[in-house]
Amino acid sequence: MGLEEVEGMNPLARKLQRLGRVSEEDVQHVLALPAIVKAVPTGHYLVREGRPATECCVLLSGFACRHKLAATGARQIVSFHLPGDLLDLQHLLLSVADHNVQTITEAVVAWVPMAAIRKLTAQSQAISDALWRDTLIDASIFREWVLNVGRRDAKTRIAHMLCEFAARCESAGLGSASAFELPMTQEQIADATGLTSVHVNRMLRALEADGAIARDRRHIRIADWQNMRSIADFDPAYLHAA
Amino acid sequence: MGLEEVEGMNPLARKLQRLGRVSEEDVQHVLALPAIVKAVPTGHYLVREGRPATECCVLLSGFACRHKLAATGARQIVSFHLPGDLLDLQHLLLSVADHNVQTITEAVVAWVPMAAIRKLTAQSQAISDALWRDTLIDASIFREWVLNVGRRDAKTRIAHMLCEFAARCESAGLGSASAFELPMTQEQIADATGLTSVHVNRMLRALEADGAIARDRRHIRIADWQNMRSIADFDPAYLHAA
DNA sequence: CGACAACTTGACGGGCGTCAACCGGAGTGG
DNA sequence: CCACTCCGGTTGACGCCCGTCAAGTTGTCG
Repeated sequence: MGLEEVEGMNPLARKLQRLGRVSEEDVQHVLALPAIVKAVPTGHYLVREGRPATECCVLLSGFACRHKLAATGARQIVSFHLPGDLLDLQHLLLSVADHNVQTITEAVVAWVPMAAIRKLTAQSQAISDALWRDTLIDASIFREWVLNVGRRDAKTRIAHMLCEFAARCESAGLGSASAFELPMTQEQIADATGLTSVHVNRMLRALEADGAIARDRRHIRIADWQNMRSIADFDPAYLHAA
Repeated sequence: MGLEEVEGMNPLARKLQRLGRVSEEDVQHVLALPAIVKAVPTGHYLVREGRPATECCVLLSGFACRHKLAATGARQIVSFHLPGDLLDLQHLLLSVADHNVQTITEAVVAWVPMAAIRKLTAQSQAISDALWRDTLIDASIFREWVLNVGRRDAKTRIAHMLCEFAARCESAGLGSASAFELPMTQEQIADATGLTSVHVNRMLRALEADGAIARDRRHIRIADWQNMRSIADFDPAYLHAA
C-alpha cells in the first residue's frame, strides 16, 4: 500500500474506538494530530534500542515487529504489530528505548511529536484511558508470550502464534481469522517463538499434516477454528478485545 | 513481618517517588488512600484468572508472583513482586484478570478500591504518570523475560533472573544486590525460567562451581558483579530505574 | 537466465526433561 | 527429647525434542 492509499490517521482512530468509549470530538482531535507520514521499506528500523525517543510512531499500513538481542546475537521478537498500532507509546514516559522496532513489510507510518500526544492525554480522560488501556493489553500479550515460549512445545507454540495473529487481524478489520496472509517469514516466526527456522518449518508442515491448517505459501486457512484453538491452547481472553 | 510492623502505605509512597516527581501533597493523598490491610500466608491467591477485580492489591511486605497455566497444567511465572508493588493495576482498565497472583512468602497486603485510585489519578497528573510509568516498566520487564526464556540457555537464564531480582531488591531499598535472600524455591525459579526444578538445581550448582555466586541455602552472594552481569547477559537498562 | 531469499529436507548430536531415589532441615507430636 | 513427616533440595541414568549443519528446491525479480 502506497502513501496515497492510506487514509490518514484513520487506523489509529478506529483502534482507539475499539479500546474505549471515545467521543466524536476526541476522534477529531486524533485525526488532527500533527503527523509526518512516510512510506518505509521492509526491514526499516522505526525504534532503536538505546536511543532517546521524542516522537511516537503510528503504523498506518503494513506490519512491524519489536525485538531484542541476546549477547550471543540471537534475536527474540517480542511482538508483531498491525496497522493502527502505536509503536512506541512507552516513550511517552520512558526516556530510552529498551528494544528495537522494525518493519517486516513495506509500510506507511506517521511520526507524531510526543508533546502533541501528551497534550491530547491531558485534555481528554477518554483518550488517556484508551492509550493506557492499550499499553495494558500489550503487557497482557507479553505475559502470554512468556508462557508461550516458556511452557508450550514447538507445535503448540507456533499454532498459538498463528491464532493470536489471526484474531488480532480480524479484530483490526483486516480480514477473516479463518483465512489470512502471513506477513512474516518462517525465520521471523522462529524468532518470535524461541525456535529455529528449520524446526518452524517442520512444525508448520506437521500442523498441515494434522489438518489443523492449510497452507499455500504464506496464505493460511484454518478450517476448524475450535480444533485449532485446542491444538494451540489458545484462549483469546488475554487480548481483552471489547 | 507481621501486621503491626508494616508502616502503612509507605512502601507504595516510596515506590511512586522513585517512579516520578511526586509532590509532598500527592504523597499525603497516597498515604490517605482507603485501604484494608491484611496479613496473608504463603501461597495465598491475591488475584485469580477469570475473576473481575474491583480492588487493587498493594504488597506491603513479603513477596508474590504472577503466573499463568498452560493446558498441560504447566505453570509459567511471569513476574515476581516486592514490597511496594501494585499487584493488579491492570484492572484499573481491564475488567477481567488474565492471570493469577499468589504470595510466595507470608505477606502483608493492602486492598484499595479501584475507585479511590481512579479518583487519585484524575486529581493528580503526577500520580497518574507514575502509575502509568509503572505499568510501562512492568511491560518492559515482560519483554526481557520473553527474551530470557526464548533465547538464553539455562545457566544464563537463571543468572539473569538472579541479577534482576537482586537489582530490584536493591533499588527498592531491601538490601544489597551483592548479598541477598531468595524468597522463592528452586521449583518457582524453574517456573519463572521455563525449566524444571531438577535442571535449575544443576545450573545453580554450576554457577556456584564457576565462582559466579556463593550459596548458603537461599542466601546468595555475588562477589564479582561485573562477572555475573556478563555471565547473565544482564543489562539493567530495561528496568528503567531512576 | 542468473541471483537471491525463503523454504524444505535429512542426518546427527546435545541440552534439558523425565523418572526415581535419597538427603537434610524444620516443624510437630508423643 | 527423639521419632515422624513433609517439603525442598540433590543426584544419577536415560531419552527425546529441538538445534545444528548442510544440501537441495522453489519462486521472484531483474
